Amino acid sequence: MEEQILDQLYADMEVLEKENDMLPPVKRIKEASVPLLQWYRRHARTLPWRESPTPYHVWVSEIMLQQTRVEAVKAYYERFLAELSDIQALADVKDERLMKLWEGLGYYNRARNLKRAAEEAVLTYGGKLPDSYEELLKLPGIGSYTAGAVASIAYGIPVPAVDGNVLRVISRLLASTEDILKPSLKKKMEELLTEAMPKENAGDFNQALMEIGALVCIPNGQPHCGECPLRGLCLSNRYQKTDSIPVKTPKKSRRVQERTVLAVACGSEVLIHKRPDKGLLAGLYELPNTEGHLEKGQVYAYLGISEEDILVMERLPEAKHIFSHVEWRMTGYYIKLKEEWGKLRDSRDNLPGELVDKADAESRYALPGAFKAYVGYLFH
DNA sequence: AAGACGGGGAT
DNA sequence: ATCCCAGTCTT
Repeated sequence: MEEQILDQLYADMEVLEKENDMLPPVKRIKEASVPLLQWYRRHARTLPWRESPTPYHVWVSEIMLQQTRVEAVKAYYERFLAELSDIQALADVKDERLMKLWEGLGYYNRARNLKRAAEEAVLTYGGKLPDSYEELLKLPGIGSYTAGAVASIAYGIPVPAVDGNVLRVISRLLASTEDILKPSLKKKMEELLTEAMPKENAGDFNQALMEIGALVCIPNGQPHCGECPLRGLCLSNRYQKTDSIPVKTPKKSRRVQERTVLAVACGSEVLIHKRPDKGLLAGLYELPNTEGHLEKGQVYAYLGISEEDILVMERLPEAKHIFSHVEWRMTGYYIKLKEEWGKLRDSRDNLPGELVDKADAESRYALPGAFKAYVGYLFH
């Protein structure tokens, strides 16, 4: 008798599991949205940009959050908003000040595009951000993710915001083995979510997916499936595939470049150089540097000086800086020029950069971290 | 489709 | 040392 009951129970469970397995993706996401939103209401972090989610606030935060961790963004966001509290202020900010506010955050084109978009908002949209996904998408620096995030969070428009978190969470939920680095997969995901997402709570739904990706369905270590509200619906959890999903093709290794960095002082001044406004670290300042590991003689030639112009010259230790796509292996020289030499206009003009007051160099100009190992010799 | 574009924290 | 982050733009 008892055995029969158990058999029936197992049979029922099997049917239920099979039904669960057969659930089409759209329905699976729709079912997941209920416990997901419930979970989000309890676990949403308190974040500065959530206090008053105006379009401007959401926009600035989303740009800063591109490829950047929440913890890193917080302080930058507060300082940025304190100084540039509305779109007009952003449109009016001096480029140099803008870069200083962004210094250390990386991907500096984000800041330039932010200002460009603000100028366009002032010019074309009456000083406000446009209120449709399509119009947002036209602004510089706003791609499908950011347009979706601003549209849904600030305006309540039911469009998805697919970032790395969402790609990972949904891929696991559906046990999809497609490569999430492929643009085509992201597009499919956006179409799927457009159909499956709740039309009423779009902003919360999008944020909930990202939040659960950041806190539970995490990228590197083991996901915390035990505390996941979606574990009953998650096919990767059921088939123990969270180790292999999401699938990502390995990326190419970065190239290595040798460079020589020069810490040049002359009296109370130091030598800095403005980088071109395209390419790596565009528009930021740097210590003069050039490709290759230079000997002393090559350094004189590079600086356009001769040996008798120099008061002190010493070799500095090697240093390394890693960007995402290139690695700099640097060597350096500290050079103190004779003060009287620095007073000659001709000699100053031939330098690869400009001599500026030491105190100014630190407070006014954005000097990226790549030169950290060598700026110390100049300023301290 | 592939590469450029930063910096830092976790493993 | 490697991964990867609330991605976008250019080639």
